[in-house]
Amino acid sequence: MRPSTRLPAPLNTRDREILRDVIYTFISAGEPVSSRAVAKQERHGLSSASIRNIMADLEEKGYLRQPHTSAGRVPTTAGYHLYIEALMRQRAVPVKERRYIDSHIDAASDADQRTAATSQLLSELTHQVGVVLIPALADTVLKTVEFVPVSGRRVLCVVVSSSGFIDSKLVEVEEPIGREDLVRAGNYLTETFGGHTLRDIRDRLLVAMDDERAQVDRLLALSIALAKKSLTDGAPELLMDGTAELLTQPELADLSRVRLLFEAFHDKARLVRLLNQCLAGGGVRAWIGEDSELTSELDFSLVAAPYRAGERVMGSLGILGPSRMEYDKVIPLVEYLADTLSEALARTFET
Amino acid sequence: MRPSTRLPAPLNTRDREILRDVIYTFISAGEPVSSRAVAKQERHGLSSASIRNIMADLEEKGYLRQPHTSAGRVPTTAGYHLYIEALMRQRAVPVKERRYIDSHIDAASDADQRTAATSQLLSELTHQVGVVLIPALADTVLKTVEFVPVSGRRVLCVVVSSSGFIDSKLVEVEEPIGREDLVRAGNYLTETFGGHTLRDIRDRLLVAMDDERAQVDRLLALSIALAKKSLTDGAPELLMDGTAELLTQPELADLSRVRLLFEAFHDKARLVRLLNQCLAGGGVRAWIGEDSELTSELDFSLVAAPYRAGERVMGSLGILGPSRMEYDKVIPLVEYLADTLSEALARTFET
DNA sequence: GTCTAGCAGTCCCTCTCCGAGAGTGCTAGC
DNA sequence: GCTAGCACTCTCGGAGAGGGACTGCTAGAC
Repeated sequence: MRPSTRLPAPLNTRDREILRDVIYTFISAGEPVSSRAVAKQERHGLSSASIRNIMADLEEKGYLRQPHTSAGRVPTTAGYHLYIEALMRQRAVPVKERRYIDSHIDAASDADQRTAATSQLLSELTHQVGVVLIPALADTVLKTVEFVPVSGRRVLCVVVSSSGFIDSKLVEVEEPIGREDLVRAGNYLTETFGGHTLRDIRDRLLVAMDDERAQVDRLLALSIALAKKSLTDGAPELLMDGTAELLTQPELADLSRVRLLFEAFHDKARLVRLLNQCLAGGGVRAWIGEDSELTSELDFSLVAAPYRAGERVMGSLGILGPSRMEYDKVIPLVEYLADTLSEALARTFET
Repeated sequence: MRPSTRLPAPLNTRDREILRDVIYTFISAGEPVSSRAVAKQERHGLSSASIRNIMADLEEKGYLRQPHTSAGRVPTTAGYHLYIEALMRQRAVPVKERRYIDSHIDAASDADQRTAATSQLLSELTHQVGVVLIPALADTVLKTVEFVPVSGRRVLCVVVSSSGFIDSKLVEVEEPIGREDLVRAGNYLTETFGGHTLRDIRDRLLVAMDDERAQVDRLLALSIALAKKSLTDGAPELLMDGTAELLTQPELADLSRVRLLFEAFHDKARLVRLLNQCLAGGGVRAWIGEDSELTSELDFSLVAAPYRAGERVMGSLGILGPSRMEYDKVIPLVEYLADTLSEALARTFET
């Protein structure tokens, strides 16, 4: 979780408590934390002068820094990571929020609606940007494929993945095909290739085309031709909600930062790359400040986790906001949403 | 095109030319136009003092105003309307842009892709926000409806409208239905109701349910039940592209305006209402500044036009940006895109 | 040794002031 | 009817001063 190569300097209990207080206070208040502010909490029974000494040590060790000489302290990336890993107390998602989440995700009937709801929930509950990475259709497992004649040479191809993603596409064929042939072609493809990813299927199709039978069996040839046209893979899709929410954050007080932010969003490729990195790891992961190109420019953080459909990892989801975010709430929330979405996707075709 | 009730004061040719120059210069440069700037163009052979007199007249008549005493002049809403109606010279969409537009819209195979492309093109070519209002499914004309069994009690319902909009929805039925019954139900509905809007169909279904035959004919009852579940109407959809583009506009120099802007976008209902007003009228229409609630807060303008599929008006499309926009380019562009999209939608099922 | 009171020093932020610049309206004269 | 010239107004940006918030350091208390 902590890409920094520097070894963290050891801290005694008191130092850790002070560090936790400083970071917690900074996250709540949004302003550099002064020694006096920490002393006033009276939890440690120390004067501001003593706190000052400790804070100077913590700065030396790389966990805090000063925006300018006569200012309070602010966490560094290393500070945040230590806070997340060892100092903060996670706050479980409240029952009320959980119910809200469950009801919204259950109300959706297919995977597209579910992922859309997830992205909205992420943004709504954190007041930050919610992101959900949806796998390219090519990486989903085929459940059904169906061809429907629409008019003359137009055929509608409907692909349903086993996790509930539905994609339809109008294709144009060389000559009109009868409804029954289309149904048979759909059945053939569903039976032959159901349970495989579209990527696999594409590879197998190449083999099937060379098959001797394909030269003689009209239906087989037709099926292959249709599949070739319709099972092309798209790019992975990125849902993003709540970009407007961010404007209420005080860290975006000046316009040049807002511009930077929107440029960062425009370049979705970078965000997709980060979210892809997330697929490999197990649980929630946080990129803070300098950890990544995307987050460093703006002093932002990305907290993300992978979600599954059954055993298969599908994509990842998370939130993007200022580094100063309530990690103690946000991390459990991202975790909960990843679990809830995973379960919903696994359940899609139960009935 | 001009909702103002005030009678426009009559202007002689020279006044109109000066007004046109002032507005044109303001649109290009973005700063209040001084008498000296107009005089320097030497088109009128007048000194800045004379121009000053004329500009003072134009202000009195309500076409120009001064941001403050010692500043140049800026157009009023009335000024812009006069400019659009009578003063500016429209600049036809360049052949290169037209080719670009045609190729992008032709590349899309269904109506959703076409409207999405249109919205992107609007934003890309004007560097402002492109909007496309897509009719509620209920207002589209049914071409085909098809039911596909997916698993157990889940049935996928695919509706294709005659203009090429495709909507699919997973519905859960009480007990598993055989594939053949589903196909027959789809055929029955397509044959009975094809050519009608979904809104009509819903009304007719109510009648059909009371039909005596429905009590005996199993297939008929099944069709009606399926249709009831799947032909529910959604809300009209609003596509919006290029909100980030706007941040590059100098009129959004201060953050409070940016916030207002994003709040305005958030409240899509208002925008939908304006775009709906556009459906009735024939061609391009412009709302400027105080013309509407939406545009007045921010000193923005909306330039929009309806688009059709065949004879039927489908929705509207346009661009949203600062009142200071290049109407001479933008209006022909919106017109061209409305025509191009209309033609494409009419052509969808030609083959 | 550890902690703290007190103090000097640093830096930021805000307010005010002032001058430069741009543009206007008005007047007198061509 | 047009224009040169002038006084006036308003904005904008920079300089400078004062106040406030912290810190680091030192010397002394426990």
